[in-house]
Amino acid sequence: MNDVVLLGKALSDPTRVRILYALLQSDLCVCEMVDALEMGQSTLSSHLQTIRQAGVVETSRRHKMVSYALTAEARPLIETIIASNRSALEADRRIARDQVRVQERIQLRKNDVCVLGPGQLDRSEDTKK
Amino acid sequence: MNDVVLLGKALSDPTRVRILYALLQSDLCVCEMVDALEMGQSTLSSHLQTIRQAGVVETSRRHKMVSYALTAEARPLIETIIASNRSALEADRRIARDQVRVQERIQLRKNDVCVLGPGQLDRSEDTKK
DNA sequence: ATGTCACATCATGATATCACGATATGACAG
DNA sequence: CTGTCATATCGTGATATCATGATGTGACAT
Repeated sequence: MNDVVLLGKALSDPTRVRILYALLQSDLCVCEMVDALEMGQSTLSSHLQTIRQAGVVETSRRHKMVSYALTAEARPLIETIIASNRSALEADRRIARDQVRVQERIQLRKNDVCVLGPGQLDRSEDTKK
Repeated sequence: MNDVVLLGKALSDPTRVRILYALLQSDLCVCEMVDALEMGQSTLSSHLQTIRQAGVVETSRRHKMVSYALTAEARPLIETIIASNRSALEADRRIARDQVRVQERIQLRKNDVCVLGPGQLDRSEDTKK
C-alpha cells in the first residue's frame, strides 16, 4: 500500500517527473542536474529525497559528488509508465529543453565522470524568447 | 507530462489506492463504495473526481446510481503498478478488509446491478478490536 | 411539476507540500 | 586539523490537499 503511495508521490509533481525523465537518459550527479534542469540546489535536493524514499532512485558517492540512478527494481516500472505517455512527454517543451541540456552537461565529463561542480552551463535568464 | 503527474496524483493517496484496488475487483457504484470502504460520501466523491481527471476511471449512469470503472486505457497500467506491489498490498489490513466488504456489498445486487442505495452494510464503529 | 434519493460541489479549518535562501554536514585536499 | 566545496537539511511564507458537514443538482417515480 504505502509503496504504491510513495511511487505515486514520486510521480505527482512536474519537477519530479522532469528529474525522472532525465535520469532515464543517464545517471546524473546533483551538480549536473542543477545545471541541466535549471533549478535551485535545495529544491532539487528535496525532490531527490522524495523519490529516494519511494525506492525509485539510489545514490553513490564519487569524490565530492553524489550520483543518482534509477534503482534496478524501479526502472522497468518507471519506463513502462513513461512509455505509456511518451508522446505527451516528448511534446513538452520543458522536457525537450531538459534533454538537450542534460546532453550538454554530460559532454563536460572526463572519462564519463562529472568533475566540475555546479554552475557550468549558461543559466539563460528567460525562456520566454 | 501532465498526464504522468495526474496519474501520480491518482496513486499518491492511500484512500485513492484503496478505491483503485476495489475497482480492480469490480466496477462499483458510489453507494457500494461508500458502504464497502466506509468513508464519507463527499470524501469519496472528491477522490473519485481526482482519479477521473487522471483518466483512470470513467462513469456510467444506471437509474439513480453512478457506476465507476477503470478505463480500458488505464487498466493495464494500473494492473502493472499494483501487481509490482501485490504482496505489500495484500498484507495491508485495510485493503484486506475492503476486499471482503466489497464482496459482501456485491452480494446485495439484483441481476448484477446495485439497486439499494447507501447504508446497506454494518458500519462497524471501531476497527480497534 | 414535485418529491425523493444518489451523487456532486462548496465552504471551512487542519495539515502537507512547494520554492527558496540560509545554514549544516561530511569527504577530501593541503 | 582546517578549509573548501558538493550536497543535505532547516526555516519560512505561500499554496495545495485533506476530511467533513452543508448545500446544490439531476434523473426518476408518482
